[in-house]
This record gives sequence, C-alpha cells and structure tokens, in this order.
Amino acid sequence: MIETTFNPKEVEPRWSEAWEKSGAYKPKDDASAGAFCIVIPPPNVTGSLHIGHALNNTLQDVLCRFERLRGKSVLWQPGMDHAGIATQMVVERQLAQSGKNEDRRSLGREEFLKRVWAWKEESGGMIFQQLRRLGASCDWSRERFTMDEGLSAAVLKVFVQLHKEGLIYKDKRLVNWDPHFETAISDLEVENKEVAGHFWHFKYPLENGETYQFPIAYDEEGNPTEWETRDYIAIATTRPETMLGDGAVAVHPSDKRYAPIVGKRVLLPLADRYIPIIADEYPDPDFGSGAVKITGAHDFNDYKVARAHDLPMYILMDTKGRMASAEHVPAKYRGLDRFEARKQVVADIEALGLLAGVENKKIMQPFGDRSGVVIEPMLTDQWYVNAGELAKSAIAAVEDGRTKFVPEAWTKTYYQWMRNIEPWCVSRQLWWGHRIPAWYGPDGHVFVEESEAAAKAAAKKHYGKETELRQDEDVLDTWFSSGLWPFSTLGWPEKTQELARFYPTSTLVTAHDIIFFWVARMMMLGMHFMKEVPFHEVYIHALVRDAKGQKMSKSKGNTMDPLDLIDKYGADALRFTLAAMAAQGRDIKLSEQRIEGYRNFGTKLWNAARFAQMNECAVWDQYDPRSPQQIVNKWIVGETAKAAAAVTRELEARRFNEAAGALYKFVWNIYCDWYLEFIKPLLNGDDEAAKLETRRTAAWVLDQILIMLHPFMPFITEEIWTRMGEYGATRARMLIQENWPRLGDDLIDAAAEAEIDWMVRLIEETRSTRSELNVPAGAKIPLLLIGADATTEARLERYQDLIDRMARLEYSTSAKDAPKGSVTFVLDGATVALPLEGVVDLPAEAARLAKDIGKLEAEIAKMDAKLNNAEFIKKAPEEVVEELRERREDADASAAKLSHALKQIKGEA
RNA sequence: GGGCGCUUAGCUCAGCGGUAGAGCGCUUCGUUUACACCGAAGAUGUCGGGGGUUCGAUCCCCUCAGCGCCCA
Repeated sequence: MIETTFNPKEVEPRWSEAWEKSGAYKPKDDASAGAFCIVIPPPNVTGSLHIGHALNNTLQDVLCRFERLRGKSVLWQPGMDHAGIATQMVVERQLAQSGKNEDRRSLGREEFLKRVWAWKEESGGMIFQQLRRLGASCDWSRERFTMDEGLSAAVLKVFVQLHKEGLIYKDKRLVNWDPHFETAISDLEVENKEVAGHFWHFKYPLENGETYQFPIAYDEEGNPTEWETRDYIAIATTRPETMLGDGAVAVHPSDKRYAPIVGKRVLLPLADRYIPIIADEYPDPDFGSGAVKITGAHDFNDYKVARAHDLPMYILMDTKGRMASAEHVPAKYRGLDRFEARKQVVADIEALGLLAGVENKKIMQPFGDRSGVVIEPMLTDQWYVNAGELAKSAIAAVEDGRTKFVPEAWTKTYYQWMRNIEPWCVSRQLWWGHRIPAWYGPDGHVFVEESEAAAKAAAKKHYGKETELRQDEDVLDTWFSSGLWPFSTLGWPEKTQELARFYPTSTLVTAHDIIFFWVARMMMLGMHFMKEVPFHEVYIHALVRDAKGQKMSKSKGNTMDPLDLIDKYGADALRFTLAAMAAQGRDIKLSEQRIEGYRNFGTKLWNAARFAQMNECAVWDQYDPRSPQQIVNKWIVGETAKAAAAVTRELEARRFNEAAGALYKFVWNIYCDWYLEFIKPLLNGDDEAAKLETRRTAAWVLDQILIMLHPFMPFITEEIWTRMGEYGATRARMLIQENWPRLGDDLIDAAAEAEIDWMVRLIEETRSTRSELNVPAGAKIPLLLIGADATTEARLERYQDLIDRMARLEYSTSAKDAPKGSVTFVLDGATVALPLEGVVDLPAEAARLAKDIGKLEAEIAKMDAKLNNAEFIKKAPEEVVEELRERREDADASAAKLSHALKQIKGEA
C-alpha cells in the first residue's frame, strides 16, 4: 500500500539509475521514428549547478521526455566546454595554494597542461552528477568535451579551411587586453561598470608660442561676447597616463572656437613631441572643452579616428599593464604600473603648470568578467575570423525562417548583433585550449595546416628545403570550439549516422545573455560548414532572479542552490515550479513558497493514487475510453481528452507555464476535487458492473495524468506508475517509455458535460448559500428543486446520493412550492429552496439576496447600455449580440426570482 | 545617447478587442475512512497617468511617468 507522503530522497536516486541503465535515455533505434535532438548548452568544466542551469535543463528535459513519449527517437546530447580562462585560473590558483612555489611558467607548458588534465579528471564536470539529480535524461554515454580528440580534430579542420578561404587572418587591431591573465578577451567578456573617477584638464601648448582668441562669454543667441588670448588647447581625459601615446588632438569641424588653430601643432608635454590638431566628427563640441586627445593604441574610439587620419599609434604598456620600455615612453615612467604612471603624469603636468583642473566624475570603466581587473585596450597581433562574411548566411537563415526564435522578439537582438558584427578575435594568450595550427618559418612566413607534418611539408615546398618551424604560442577562444557544438558532438568531420540523423538539431534551449556568445557563432559556423542551420528553433528562456527581482550572485549572497532545494522539496517540485514560471518574455522571480506549493501538488497527486489503490482501481490493459456507461465516467474521459489536447498544444508552442497550469488544474480541480468525490458512492455501491467500470476508468485517467505529467515530474509519476502496476494488469514498460495520449474529440460527450456541470453548480451554490447563512457545517438540511423541467428533475434523481453527500443534505427532491421560510437561489431557471424555517438567520438571508440582486442589476444595467446602443447592434458580430441578449434575459429572470424571495422574507419578517 | 522590455489583487505573475484570472498570503468554518503538504466558503482590482482608434480598449496606436536589461 502506498504511504501518505511521497519520499523523494528514497525514490529519486532509484529511478535516475534505473532509467539510465535501461537505455531509455538513448535514442531509439527505429528508422521510422521521427528524430528529435537537443544539444545541451555545454556547461563550463569548472562549473557547478546553479538555478539558471536548473531552469535551462528542466525545460530541455521536459521537451525531451515529451517527444520521447510521443514516440520520437530522442537524442539529448550532453557535454562540457573547456572554459579556457576559467579553467586555467582554477589550476593556477591551486598551484599558488599548494605551497610548492610552483606556477604556470616554472612548470612549463607541457607540464602545466598535464596538471590541467589531471584536475579535469578529478574535479571537472561535477555538474553532470548534479544534472542527474535533476532528472536530466541526456544520453550520458555520448558525453563530449570540447578538448576531446574528435572535437579537436573538428576545430583544426575548421581553422585551416577558414584560413585557406581567407576568412581567418592575422591582423594588428585594438583588442580588450586583460593584464591579469595577459591575454586578449572578447568584448563579450568585458563588463562595463560605472565607477567614481576623475576628469583631468590639461593644457597642450601651441607650437612656437602661437596664440588665438578663445571665446569665454556668450549672449542669449549664443554669439560670443568676450574672448581671451590663449597659447594652448585644453583637453580633458579620464586616463592621463595615455597622453604619452597621443597622436593628435581632435576638434569638431564645425567648432568655430578652434577653427583658427586646426592644422597647427601642439607640444605634447612630457613626451616632448609635436602632434597635430585635426578636425574630425568624433568630438562632441558641447562636452568638456570640445577638444579630444587621440590615443589610437589605447582607446577604441580614438583608434577609429587614428586609422582614419593615419596617425601614429604608440603602444604604451606591456602585457601586465606596466609602462613599456619603449623609445616613445620617457624613461622615468618605464616599468611603472599604469595606475602609478597616472599619478606621476598628473604630478608632472601640474609641476609644468599645465594642469587646468580636476573634476570628480562617474565614468564607465571596462572590467574583465573573470579577472575583475580594468581592461586595457591594446594594439596587438591576433587572429581574426571574418565574422561579417560568415554572418550573411546566418542572418538569411533567420530571415527566411529556417531557424526560428521563440519568443520571436529575440530575432531583433540577433539581427542587431549580427548586422553590426566586428571581426571576431579568436586567439588567446593562454595555454589551456586548442593551440592555433599555424607554424612560422624563420622569415615569419606562416603555414596553417592541420598538423605539424603538413606544415613542414608546406614549408619544404615553399623554401625548397627542410626548415625549422615554430608553432604559434596562442590558443583559440573557447567559443570557437563551442561554435561547432551542434555538429562536432555528432561526430563531424566524420560522416556519422548520428550526424545524418540528428543534424540539423531540433531545438536549442538557452538564455538570452548567450545569444551573442554562442547562438550567433553556432549559426555562422553551422551554415558555413554544414550548409544547413544548426537548429530549427531557438527557445530563449528567462533569467532566474531572487524573490526581490535581483540578479542572483555569490557576492550578494542571494543565490538559491538547486541542490538544497531538491533536498528540501524534491526534484519534481523544483522542476514543476521552474516550468510553471517559465512564461515567455519575463524574468523569473523565484521564491521558496512557490516551490512548496508545487511540492504540495505532488503530494495531492500521490494521495489521489493512494485513494485509487485503496479502492482497487486497478489498471486494465484492455481499457477502451469509449466504453463507459456511467455519466461521471464519460465525463471524466472527455475532460481527460480536453486536458491532453491543451497540454499537447501548449508544449508544442513552448508555453511551458500554460502546459503546467493545465495539468495542475486538471489534476487538482477536476480529477481530485470532483471526479474522485463523484465516484465514491459508485465505489461503495452494489452495482458491480458500474463499480468495475469506475475502477478501470479512474485508473485509466490516472495513467493519462501520469504520462502527461511525467515530463514535468518524472520521479513521482514513475513511482506511482510502478505502484499502481502492482495490482491489475502488468505494466508493459516503464512510464518513461509510455505512449503520449492520443485522444480524439469524439471522447467529449456534450450531454455528460452539461449534466455534470449542472451538478457541480448545484453543489457549489448550495454550499455557498449555507455558508453565507451561517448554517453549521455539520447540519444536514433538505433541498427542494422547484419549477425545473423533466430533464433537470431526472438529473436530481440520478445524482441524489452524490448531491446529498457533497452538499451535506438530509435529502433532496423535486417539489411544487417552497415551504414558508425557505432560502432560495436560482439555477438555470429553476428555483432551489432550502427549507430552513427556524434555523435561518432572516436578516442575513435578506442581506444575501439584496447583495445578489444588486450584482445582477448592475450587470443588467451594463448590458442594457450596450443593447440600447444602435451602433453596437449594427456593428458588433451577431453572435456577440445574441449572447449578450441571452445573458441579459438570464440575469433578468434570476433577479426577478430573487426579488420575489426577498419580498417574501420581508413580508414575513 | 541608441535599442529592447516591463507597470494587472497584499506579494509573485498569467491573460486578453466583447462576463478580470492563478498560486501564495489573508478571513471564517471544518477531524464527512485519499490527502491538514487537506477540504468548504469568502474578501480584495479606477488592469501606471493622459489622449486617440473602435459599436466596444486592461488588450491596438500616441504620449507622459516610473522601473529594468542590453549596447555605446
């Protein structure tokens, strides 16, 4: 016998193991079955499960289990990426803490990489055990890692081919440089934050002591009225140390103040160089002095200006962000950290009398999202992918609908990014990652080949003899390999069966913050190498925030650990909560109360199953949902069909919250609240045929519930499925392998629906009336049905036991008149009287009637206003008008009956 | 500065051109043999403000206010 509460701790691990062992997670080997494939967004090898993963993987699992139940051959492809910087950071930190005085450089590249692999084997990928606890039905036997041999081969092939096609090239451009990790990083890995800073105003003296008239006062029309003579141009900067690398001072071409000196030169103080004053659209005349120093090698905006005007660019710093030992850096600054150099430059400028002032100012400053240090824009040699070219087909694929975003609004974000895409810097100055397959000859000539041997062969051909080659030290951006994920994990460049069967994949499930990082890259590389989209659909889900709407973060201490939540409420409750809250287009504010509520829902279902089992509602493998004779059974079969249609429709449309909501309502508010109550008299009655039919129907409906709920709550449903199978027909298979309900509309019996609906309303109205009149809950009272038609009278007779029981009646019957002192309400044109003489609180009843009449009258007035509007009658659709007329008539009739009752009471009082 | 989104019950959120909904919370009652992680009944809303389109707007359009995110 099933116990009163479900114990997830005992049940969950058991099923996790059983499902995986049974092979249920593997795609089924049936060529006729449709294919459904999701590639997991690869978690970082250093990562552990956070609530965002829990949501992301719950939704993927819901889809996978749903499609599996629908008979498709489902592959949910798991794997991890190698997370270049993050992983290198973890291992370097470990070295630092080991106390052995070792670091990356002292170990050397080869030894260091050995340590990274050792770390990966030992501690990497713990997230997969955590995903198993969530119930994720990935085909774990196919786990992939971006640094695996196969995936690395794919990376090599892609790099070499793109290079041969001219789509990968080396270039000297400005990159985001992380001085802590000493590598280039992507602009997507840069976080811009507002911090307190300063705005320093410097004077750059004009060459040869030249002067000009600078306006200092204006009239109301903005014409200058006063001037002063200046022998300098004032610039303002938030980064004084970069002035050593200035190539020019720029002013706006329309800026009249500076027009006399455009084309002249100023002395760059401290550096003792002369630089030109140029005109460019970039400076904002209304901002600061309107004159901007241009440091092409250390600022992205300046870089564009410097390129356009062909200005020299001076690299001021080394890889650690210290002032470089370079000719253009005055000796006294060399080797100083950039922030030290800043202080020194300001002090020196002040000493020269050229400091015009300092303002406190909020400034936007770029930080490395991993290192936390201030990012330095630096001019360096890097490898680039011509993303603009690759983006073309990736954009087209979304434009013509080969890949759809759900919700559709995200296509805008995708387009905006893709249409303004910059060359993609793919080289990183790290050790952990795919080493760039480029070899250099002594003269710097580069050979890009898939192997050193091939490079040597190419070199021999080029130089005419064997030549020593040196491989590029750098590795590739992690996203370069993740960009190949949808096909590299399926075996590409080999022509595998999986690739043929599952590419293009069906759906990608991810959060919007990853559209740029990952989705865009997969689209570009997928289109280029496979000539087909990587996925037909991209489902973008919300970000999970805390109950107050704050982003969860460790530093804020407001994180919710999904594993704690699973321990406390069970994986099913967490999954159901996340799915139920995953409405499209809004972030999720998660609170524990909500999870608790859905845990209770699981318990409710559990107890319904317990009730079914106690009443011998055994499953029968021959059950035909068209067979029931009992109206309540016909009714619940129809309700099941409606629920199945709704759940299927909502899941197909990816409205997870609607699907979850439909199930919740069906289970709790229909099956439990009404159906199980309705069948109690039948189960306790003497009609053996009816009893058998009811038991089988109750069991069958429960089965349909379990199947449909399984994608959301796999553990509890599988457990109930098994327990219910302990009696009656043997289960042919585990629930995970069952067949999704296919129930036609013909199962909906309109007559049964109308009848049960009437009964429900009768019971509800009766209960409500009792409650409002303070009839004690335990008191049994009679019910008289007056003025009803034959059909309705027959209904009362048919369900008398049930109605008496559920409305707590002494008896119920049809009658001609209401006895004196009856309380009445109106139901479908008939009057229902509760004779309560002596019991009833007359003033309370009068108040109740008056309140109901008031409500009806207000409604009638509103409806009349519409019906009296000729325009409405003329222009509104006929059925709307007709429906309104009917509603008005009903309301009117009800109001008349209630008014009559009220008069009686008043007359008697 | 550019772009996107949000504002509906005390809280968290669905929804929708034609009777305003859910969960939680709250109030009252209740141990009727599945379930107190329960049952029954109930209260609560000028659907952010203003304007427009429409026979009809919470929904569509414009505008203002407040909030959030992304990009510069």
